[in-house]
Amino acid sequence: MRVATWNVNSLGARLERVEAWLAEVEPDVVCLQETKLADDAFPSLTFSALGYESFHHGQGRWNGVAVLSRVGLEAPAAGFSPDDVVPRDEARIVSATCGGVRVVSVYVPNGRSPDHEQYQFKLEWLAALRGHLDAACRPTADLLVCGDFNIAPDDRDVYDPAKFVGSTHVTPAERSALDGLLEWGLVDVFRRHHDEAGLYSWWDYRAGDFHQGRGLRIDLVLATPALAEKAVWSLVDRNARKGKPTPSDHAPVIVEFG
DNA sequence: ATGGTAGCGCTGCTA
Repeated sequence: MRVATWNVNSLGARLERVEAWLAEVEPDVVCLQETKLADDAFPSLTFSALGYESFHHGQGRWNGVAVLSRVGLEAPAAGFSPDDVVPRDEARIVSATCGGVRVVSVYVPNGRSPDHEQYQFKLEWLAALRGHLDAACRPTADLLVCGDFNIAPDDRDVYDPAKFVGSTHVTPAERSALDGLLEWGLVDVFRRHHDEAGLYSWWDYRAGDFHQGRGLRIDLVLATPALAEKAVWSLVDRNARKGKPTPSDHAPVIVEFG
C-alpha cells in the first residue's frame, strides 16, 4: 500500500497539479492538509473519477483536511472524538479506515512564535491529539497519523539550526509533544530509511528558499510499530514542488508499505 | 534586510 501526505496550501488553487500527481504517483491513500475549502466545495467527483473515495473536513477559508483512498474508505470521522478535550473547533483532523489501516490526516497549528497565543494553542492541540490516541487508538493496531506537524523533529530537519533557536517548530516543548506521540507507540517512518540531514518537506515561499535549499522537514508519516516494520521505502517528492505554475510550499511525503 | 511570497478575497490575516 502506497501512502502519501501533502499539505497542498489550497486545494482550489492546486487541484490540477494534484490530479496530475495522482496519475503519476498512483498512491493508494493520500492525506491532504490545508485544503482551504468548505465541505460543499470539495471536489469529490473529480477524485472519484480518478478512482478515489474521499472524505473531507473543512471550514472554508483556512485549514481543511481530507483522506483519499482507492483501497476502500470506511468509518470516516471529522475532528476529534466527542469525549476528547479539544482546545478550539478547527478543521485540523480527519480519520478513515483504508485497506484495513486506520488513517489520520492532521494539520497541527503553526504556532507563529513561542510568545504568541497561537503557540499555546499549538501545544494544547498536540495534547488533544495525544489524548485522542489514548482514547480512540491502540499501538498494537495498524494506525497511520500523517500530516503537517509544524514541528521539525530534530536539527537534521532544519536548514540552519542556529538561526531557528527560539523559533516555533523547534522548541523543546514542541519536540517533547511530538516525542509523546512517538512514546505512545508511533514511528517516524521516513527516518527508518534516511539518516541524513537536509531532506526537507517545506520551504518558505519567500526569498527563494526552495531553490536555495533552505527548508524544514515538518511533514511526517507516523505508523504504529508493526506497520512501520512493513515500510519498504519512503521519500519526499520534490518534483511536486518544482516548476510552474504555482507549487505548494510543501512537497508530498510518500511511503510504500509492503 | 523585523525583509521576502502565496492564498483568500478585497482588507488584512495566515502561513
